[in-house]
Amino acid sequence: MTIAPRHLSPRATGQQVYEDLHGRIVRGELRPGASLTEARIGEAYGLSRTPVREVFWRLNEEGFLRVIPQVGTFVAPISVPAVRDAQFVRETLECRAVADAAGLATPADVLALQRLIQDQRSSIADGDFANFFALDEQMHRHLMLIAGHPFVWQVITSAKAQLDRVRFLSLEQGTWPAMILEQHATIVDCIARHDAAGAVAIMTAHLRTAFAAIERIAAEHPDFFEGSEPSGIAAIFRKRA
Amino acid sequence: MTIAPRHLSPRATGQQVYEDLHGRIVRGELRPGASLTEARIGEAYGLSRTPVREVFWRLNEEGFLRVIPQVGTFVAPISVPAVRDAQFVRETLECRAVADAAGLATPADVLALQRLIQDQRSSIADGDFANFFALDEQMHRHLMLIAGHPFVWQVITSAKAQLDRVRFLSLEQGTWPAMILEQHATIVDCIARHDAAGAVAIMTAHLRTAFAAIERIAAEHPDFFEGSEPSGIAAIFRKRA
DNA sequence: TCTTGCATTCTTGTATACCAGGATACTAGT
DNA sequence: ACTAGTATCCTGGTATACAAGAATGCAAGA
Repeated sequence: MTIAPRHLSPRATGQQVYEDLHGRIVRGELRPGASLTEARIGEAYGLSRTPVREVFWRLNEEGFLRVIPQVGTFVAPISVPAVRDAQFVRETLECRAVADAAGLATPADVLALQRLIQDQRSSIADGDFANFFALDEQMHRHLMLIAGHPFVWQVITSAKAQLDRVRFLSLEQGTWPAMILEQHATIVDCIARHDAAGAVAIMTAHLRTAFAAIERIAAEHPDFFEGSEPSGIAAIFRKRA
Repeated sequence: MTIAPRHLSPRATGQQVYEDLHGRIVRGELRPGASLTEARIGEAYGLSRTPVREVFWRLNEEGFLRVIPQVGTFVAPISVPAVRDAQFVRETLECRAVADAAGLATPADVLALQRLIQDQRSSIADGDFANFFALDEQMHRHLMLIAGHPFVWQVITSAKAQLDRVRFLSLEQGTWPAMILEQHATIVDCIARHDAAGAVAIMTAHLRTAFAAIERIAAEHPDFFEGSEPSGIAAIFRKRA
């Protein structure tokens, strides 16, 4: 692999490793139970163990890895209760925020939101889904900004990570963008006419679209979820008993 | 200083350093702008830089430290907007949770809560405030459990850390416990008769007691807060410009 | 006296060497 | 054939050595 010409800036290299591993876990390329060792990953990226170690530790705290001292580091399974609670966090915070935003939004804010909607429409028309998802994120963050709580976004981000892992398993992203755009536009309309209740209703539905199918997804991909996996770290814990 | 006989369990030593530094920052013993170096702290605790480094990184991510590469590590000032948003997070999540709990609580749950209230009353009577605050935390966590969202508590915990830092500056903890206990009891009463709206109202007031005085506290302790500190890391950034 | 340049020193970032403990595979004994 | 014991390997945990950059102090010149 070997990235990092280095010299860019300290800790930038580790950041890149983090983003790469994080993405591979969320996208399911690294399956739960997969074993990662500091030495191997470090070798793959042309780094020593030290910076890789910090990345592992960060992913461990976020619930993506399980570091077992003297044994190994493994990709963590998805915990359904944890995902459920992440949904609770995101839905609760974003819904109250959008209600506040509906009350606080200035004409300039509404204009900015409408511009974001336009950009999203263009992205879909161009088939540039990566950009669309970036704009999606940007819009939700902007709503939090209008509500006057910019720092809350990082809480949402950590919750979202768990949800994205499930969302990716549903694979149905092909047809979703249009619906998401529709919901975004409706939310902005509600905000424009200061309809807090309407905005909350749409936001709730919006945030639940990806979450709704979790039971079905868990049934279809049992090896990704916690509880009686056939292989992976479950085997380790089983042998411990 | 020198703790850690080691051999207890891996990473336990670092955990102790974390808790100690965290406590000293929250309690204000380490003032914003104070300089910490990995080597000095490591020496003080009888550890090498490696485990201390991970502690620094963690405190940095939580907003308690500012690590500036090749320069040093400093205790971060309190950011009023960050505290405000932490309050938003805690209040929003706990209020919805307590409403859910009011609907979901079984007689056994109510009994457990009432027992917690009794324990809190005993602690105050004994003057054991440390135990009281532990029971306070336990009660809030238990409410989240009744609401069916155990994992949300760790989100609250990180938000609470920022709030505790402000709360400590208010110093008025001597007369508070009685009031807090009163509020706790009222919340449990609301839950017992499934009065969600009432529980939310009391919980909101309860959570805002510590937060209410933030403006005054910021005015009384300007050196603890972000924005035009007379000394500390502000001086560094000033020189950069 | 003030400014400018340099060298020293201190910081974190990174790499590497060593330690302790658990998992595994092999071997000896039954 | 199977079980128990043991030796080895592999893991993360820790300590330490080295590198790169920034701040500071001093000295030399104007």
